[in-house]
Amino acid sequence: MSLEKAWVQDLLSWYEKEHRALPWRQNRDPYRIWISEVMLQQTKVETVIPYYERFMSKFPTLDDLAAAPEDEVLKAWEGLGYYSRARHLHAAVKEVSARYEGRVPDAYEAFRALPGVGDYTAGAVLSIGYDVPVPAVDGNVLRVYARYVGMNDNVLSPKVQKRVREALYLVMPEGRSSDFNQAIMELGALVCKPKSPRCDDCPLHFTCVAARLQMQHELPVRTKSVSAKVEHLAVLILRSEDKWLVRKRPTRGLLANLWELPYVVMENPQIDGNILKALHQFSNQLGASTKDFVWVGEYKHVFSHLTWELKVYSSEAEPFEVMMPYRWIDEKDRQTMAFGQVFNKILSAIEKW
DNA sequence: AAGACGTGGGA
DNA sequence: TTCCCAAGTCT
Repeated sequence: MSLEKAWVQDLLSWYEKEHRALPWRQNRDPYRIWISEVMLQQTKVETVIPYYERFMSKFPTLDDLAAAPEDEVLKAWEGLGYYSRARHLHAAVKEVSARYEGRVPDAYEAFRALPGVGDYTAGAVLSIGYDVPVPAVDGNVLRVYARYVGMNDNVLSPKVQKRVREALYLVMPEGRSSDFNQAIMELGALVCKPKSPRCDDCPLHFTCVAARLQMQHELPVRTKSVSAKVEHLAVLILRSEDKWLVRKRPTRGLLANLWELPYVVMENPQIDGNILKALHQFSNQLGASTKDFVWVGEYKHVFSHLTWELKVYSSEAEPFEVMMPYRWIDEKDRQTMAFGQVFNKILSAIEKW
């Protein structure tokens, strides 16, 4: 025990003294822990308590719950929200009742595989119920961790969450994973709060990077990824002899000055008759002759990641005169293309046509 | 990976 | 009052 880091001892001592007496902390029955953890997903402790009390007196053991009809389980859940939690829990409990003789499995893989059991719930139930040495990383833990070590990575990122799990696994005190996990969560709930952290009352105050740097209000970083902007583009693919029609992009901004296939941005995600007509007219203005091939492609533009699909083609264009900044290119000019990879794919697809 | 899933509490 | 949003799992 003396081998543990001092801050782990401070944390554990704080938890022993300050933790709340909650209904699911009366004993370590893994079934009771499990129910509490599922109810606590996205739900505040004060909201959960009355539901938990009622639920446990209605379904005192795992086999009681497994034997109940789903309607009754949902009825007991009524008002708690996220009802798939209840349905998954019921299904999982029935599986445990049937396959594991009503005993909650203590093997991580087995328990994690049950419906409704994700990384957090698996860690929480197994560590709290059985002292299995596995971290339980919820929003509280991410916040405490990010502040304590001064981590400014986005904690919403699954990759970052994985790193946190791994880091915590390495510092878990032997045989104390239950108290350790609960202590961090309790600290997050009572002291290291999102809005007004009580740093003066924190057992980790003197070794906390955020406190030292007065960064507790800036951490954790939780940047929602801007929902990817999607553009649907109708692309004109015009070939005359061995040459392809391209145009020059604007001199500023994304892929400035590069050459690209001419396109129009569509209102709707699909090429319709109007777009076809416009593109056809466009190719006429560009003077495509009847022996030229005109394809219409569809780009889907997500951020700067481009996917495409070849939709239709026609070869009914009329003669024309090419105007700048349009230009016909052949094979050797391709290095100037924007979205060159996509262009190459289009060409090879058309060759195979 | 991004949105759906419920409700309650805070801005 | 209305709007915004939390931070687990599934799809």
